[in-house]
Formats: sequence, C-alpha cells, structure tokens
Amino acid sequence: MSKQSEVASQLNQELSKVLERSPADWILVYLSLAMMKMGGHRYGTFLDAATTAAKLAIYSTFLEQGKNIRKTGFLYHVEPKRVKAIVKEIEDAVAEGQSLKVFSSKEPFYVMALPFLWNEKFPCKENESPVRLTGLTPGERKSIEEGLPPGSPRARILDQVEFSELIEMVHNLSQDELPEEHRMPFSDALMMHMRFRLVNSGTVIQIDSPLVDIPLFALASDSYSPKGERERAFAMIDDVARYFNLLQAWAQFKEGTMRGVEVFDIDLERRQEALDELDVTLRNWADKYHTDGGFPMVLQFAAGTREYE
Amino acid sequence: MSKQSEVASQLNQELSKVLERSPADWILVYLSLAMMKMGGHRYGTFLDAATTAAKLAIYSTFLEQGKNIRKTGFLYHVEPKRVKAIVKEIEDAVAEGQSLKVFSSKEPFYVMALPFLWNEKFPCKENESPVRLTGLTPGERKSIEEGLPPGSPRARILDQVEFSELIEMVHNLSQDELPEEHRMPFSDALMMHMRFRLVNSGTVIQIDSPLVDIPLFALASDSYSPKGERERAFAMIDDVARYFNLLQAWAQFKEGTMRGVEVFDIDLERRQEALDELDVTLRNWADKYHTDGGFPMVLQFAAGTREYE
DNA sequence: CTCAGCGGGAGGTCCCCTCAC
DNA sequence: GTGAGGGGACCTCCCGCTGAG
Repeated sequence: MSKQSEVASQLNQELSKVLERSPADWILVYLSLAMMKMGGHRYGTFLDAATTAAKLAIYSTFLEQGKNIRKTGFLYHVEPKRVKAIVKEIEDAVAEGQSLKVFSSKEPFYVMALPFLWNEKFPCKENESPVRLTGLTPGERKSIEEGLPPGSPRARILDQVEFSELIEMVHNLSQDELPEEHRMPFSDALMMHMRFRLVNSGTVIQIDSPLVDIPLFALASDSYSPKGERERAFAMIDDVARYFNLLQAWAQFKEGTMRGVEVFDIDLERRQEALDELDVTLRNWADKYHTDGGFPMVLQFAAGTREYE
Repeated sequence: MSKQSEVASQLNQELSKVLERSPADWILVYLSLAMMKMGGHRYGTFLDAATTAAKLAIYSTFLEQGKNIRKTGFLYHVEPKRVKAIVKEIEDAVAEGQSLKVFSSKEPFYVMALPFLWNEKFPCKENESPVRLTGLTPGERKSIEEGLPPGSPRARILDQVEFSELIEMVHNLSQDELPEEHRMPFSDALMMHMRFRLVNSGTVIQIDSPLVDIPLFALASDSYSPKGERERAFAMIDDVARYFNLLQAWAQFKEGTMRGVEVFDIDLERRQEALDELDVTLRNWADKYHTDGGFPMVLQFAAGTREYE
C-alpha cells in the first residue's frame, strides 16, 4: 500500500510534466487509475467505455442538428459513413436494451460472481476437509489449511485444473448476458488475466505449499466487499459522478443549483479543528432545512490540500 | 440554448435505460459532452486522450510490479509486446517532453489561435472598408458591414478562398508544435471540420448575403473568451478535476482531507434562502481559518437537485 | 448541398505460436 | 516463470473518389 502510494506520487510528478495540467486530461487519468488499477477492469474495457461515451456525444449532436449526418460529421471530424453507423448502433441499443460497451459495474463481473460460483460448484461439506488432494497425510492437509489467513471462508481448496475450470465457467456466465455481437471467446490470455486479477484483488489466494509441487487456490472472501483504499476508490467514483451531474445542472443555469470553491491558507495546527467544524456546520445546515416529503436535494463537498492553481 | 437543453434532457432519459447508472460511465459521458460539444474537440481527440489515460494506468502498474512486463500484461489483458511499446512511448514522452496525445487545452488550438492570425494575415487598416470584394457599390459594402452583430471586432471580411487559406495556416501552425510521429496532414475533411467548428463556437460568422453569390466570413470575437453556458462548461471541468484530486487524496487516507455528502429534502420556497445561507456560511468558515502564509487549502462544494440514488 | 456508395492505408486490439534465459 | 520474436484476424480511424437526388 505504501509502496503503491510512493509510486503514485512519483508518477504524478512525472505526469505533471507531460500533461501540463489540462483538467480534462487529469479527469481521464484519475478515472483510468480508479477503474483499471482499483476496479480491475481490462484495458480494452476502458477504451470501449470511453468510445461509447464519445459516441453518445455524437448522437446527442446528431439529434440537435436535426438528424443531419453530414453536419454532425463535420463538427467532430467523423466520416458520414461512421456517423450513420454510430447512430444506428445507439438507436438499436435504446430499442433493444443493453448493447453498448460500458463498464456497467465498478468491478468486472467475474470478480464479483466468483465466490458464489465457487461454493456452488465446489461445495465443502461440514465433515470434509477443504483439501482434497490425494497422497497427503491428515497432518499435511491441516498444515495447508492453517496456512490460510484468518477470516477466510470455509470453501474447498482447488488445484490449477479445477480453478481454471471455475474461471471458464464464470467467464461463460458473464458472456451469456452480452449480445451476440461482442462476446469474447475464452482464451488462455483471458484465463491468465482473470487469474491474476482475482489474486490481485484479494478474492483468491494462491498457495505455493512446499508439500505439493503444484499451486493451490483458496477462496479468500465470501461475500464480495472491498475494504480500505479500494472501498474508498469506489466511493470516490460515485461522488465524482454525482458532483459532475450537479455541476452540469449549474452550467445550464438551472435553478436551485449552486457551486463554489473557497481558496485559503491555514495554520496546520488548526487544520483538523477546521475540518471537524466544517463537517458539523454542513450537517447542521442540511438538518435545518430538511423537510419530510420535500424536494430532493444533495450537497457535496470536499476539502484538502490545494495542489492546482 | 433551450433547444439544446431539451434535447439533452431527452437524451439523458434515453441513456438512463442504456447505461443503468454505472457512475464511471456517467463521468465519461459528461466529460465527452463537455469536451466535444462545448469544447469542440474532435472525436478522435477524445479517443486519443482516453487511450493515453489508460496507457498511463498501465505504466503506473508496470512500475509498481517492478517493471514486470508480463505481469502487467496479464493484469490488464494486454499483450506483453504492446505493454512494452506503451512503456517505451511514455518514457520517451517523459524524456523528450510532450509527445502523448492529450487534450492539452479546453478548446482546440485553432479555435483560440485563429483571431490573432486573422488580424495578422488580413489586417484591416483604419481607413479601409472591411469588405474588399470587387464590383460592389459603397452602399452595398456598408449594408454588409451593418449586417454584422454589434460588438464584432474590426477585421477584414474574407471570401471562401481567403478563409480556407487562413484555416490551412492555423492548422499548419498547430501541427508545428506536435512531434513528427502524429502530425495530421491537412485535408478537405479537416478544413470543413474546422470551418464548422469556428462558426459553431461563435468565433466566426458566416454571411450569406444576397448581394454576393458566395459565402463571406467575418471574425466575431477578437480575444477569445467563451460566454455563458460555454464558459461554465469549462469551469465545470476545472472543478471536477480538482474535486477528483481532492477525493483521491481522501481515498488514500491522506491527512487533512475530508469529503462529505449530505442528502436532504427541502421546501422549495426556502431553497434559494438555504443556498444563499450555505454560500455565506462556507465563505465565513474559510475566512475564519485563513492565515496568511499558511498551508494551501481548498474547499469545493456543489448543491442541487438529487437525481442519483 | 445532402446523401449514397465504392475504393485504400495505417494502426490498434485481440488471438495463437515458437525460442532462449 | 520471463523476455523477445514470428504470424494472422478483425475493427476503426483516416483519406480519397464518383454519382443520384
């Protein structure tokens, strides 16, 4: 964790040279870090989601311009042919339901669905040992079991073949929900990707026991819920999306919307005091004006070190 | 403006079906709308910027994983070959300065640079008429001049050929700053794109006078500064980037950082009162703790209608 | 001026394979 | 395991062209 933070700050310094503080670029970078590094989405998934967003911007302009393909194409430097294809793609998606390539969730499907499928396909009965390898003494089984971190759910420990089967199952399951056009066939590369991701996210633990010469895999978390930095990363995305939504209303001069930025310098010894007071003040403000059954409102705020100018 | 808002809200409703409220997807959509529709960036520019952001996430992980190409590739389902190319690309960019494809500014270069180049290449002297077409009576010249909106800068009015020349010049100027690898040759498609964008952004006005059978072009704003909805759209991007930056510090449990969301319902008659009070309260809070020469801090907030759950 | 179709090239994302350390 | 190389499939972004309303 601390190593990650170090690298991150080092990276930020290097990037400031390259990006030269264009705010939109920073938004994209923050988002990619959150979705790929924290969420574990594929590189291609991020690109697809971004492409979809850009297509929606094109479609939006297409409607505004009175469904004029050529004009829309000129405005964004896109071929009329391509504009037409994009419009058709989106209209089909609206008509038939989900068929655009989007993130659709904070983490990839297989990361979230795997624990359930694991217990379903490889159940571990009360009186059985989670370790089912042949040629092991009860003592050796026990030592492997005890090698697991405390709090691990009671689930069977799989060998590489079983684990690969499970991954293929969960992959096929995730593909079932997708439309025919953009399903991905299962491949070794995909398998390795999912395996690394599951281990990296802490959902699965890989055991390289000296007792057996093959790697074993154990389920590490039963119901899926990220902790700590990962959990906050997801909350961050939620907040930013809502905040963006609020500011968009503000940018359109909609009534009942307000935004503000307060820039100031503070004595570090009073910083925590100030933040605590801010928290209380805003809660009181919201409480003061709250009316049951009233118009739905939200206030978002964030305070911290000023890095931008 | 109102037509745009109508279409936008109609679009939003359609999109909610398709996107199924994944917050990261919404962030991308908001960003694409702001950069492409408001900023006037090309479709390809948005895709390139998003790709660059994803590459940076890969590079970041590459460093964290001890410069292990293969592992990085598995984590994001990217070929080792491609990882290597991405790493090289970024390291070259850091070493040699700017060479990644990014937005780099809120609006494309040519939109901002054109007014200056216009006055430089086609100066309009004090005692000359801005209209330089042959075969027009002084009265006809005057009627064309008076057709311009008030507040237009004094600049020569160009015919289609001159305008195209000017566009090509500003395009070449913008390409000079780019590295050799990804320069775009000038093309008719690009010319039409820039022409539509300049007119659409209000920087240039197209005059289809009945007196002449060819379209004329007039400069509409001298120093470039967007107004109204466009101006707010850019402020919005700034705000979101800073807010994202603050939340990232919060997600990493950095000290002196705070974020909050207050959800409440309000009596519509008291809404404006509440927002005004909020504004004053937060300004007072910042003033209260401000210390000259202290630690740099920023507070951001936004309040409005709650649409998300 | 708009819409329609055709051609081509370049580069990227994906997949698989082998070989040496 | 890792690095480094080969291959091919497919899609998308760019460019150019011509012809029908």
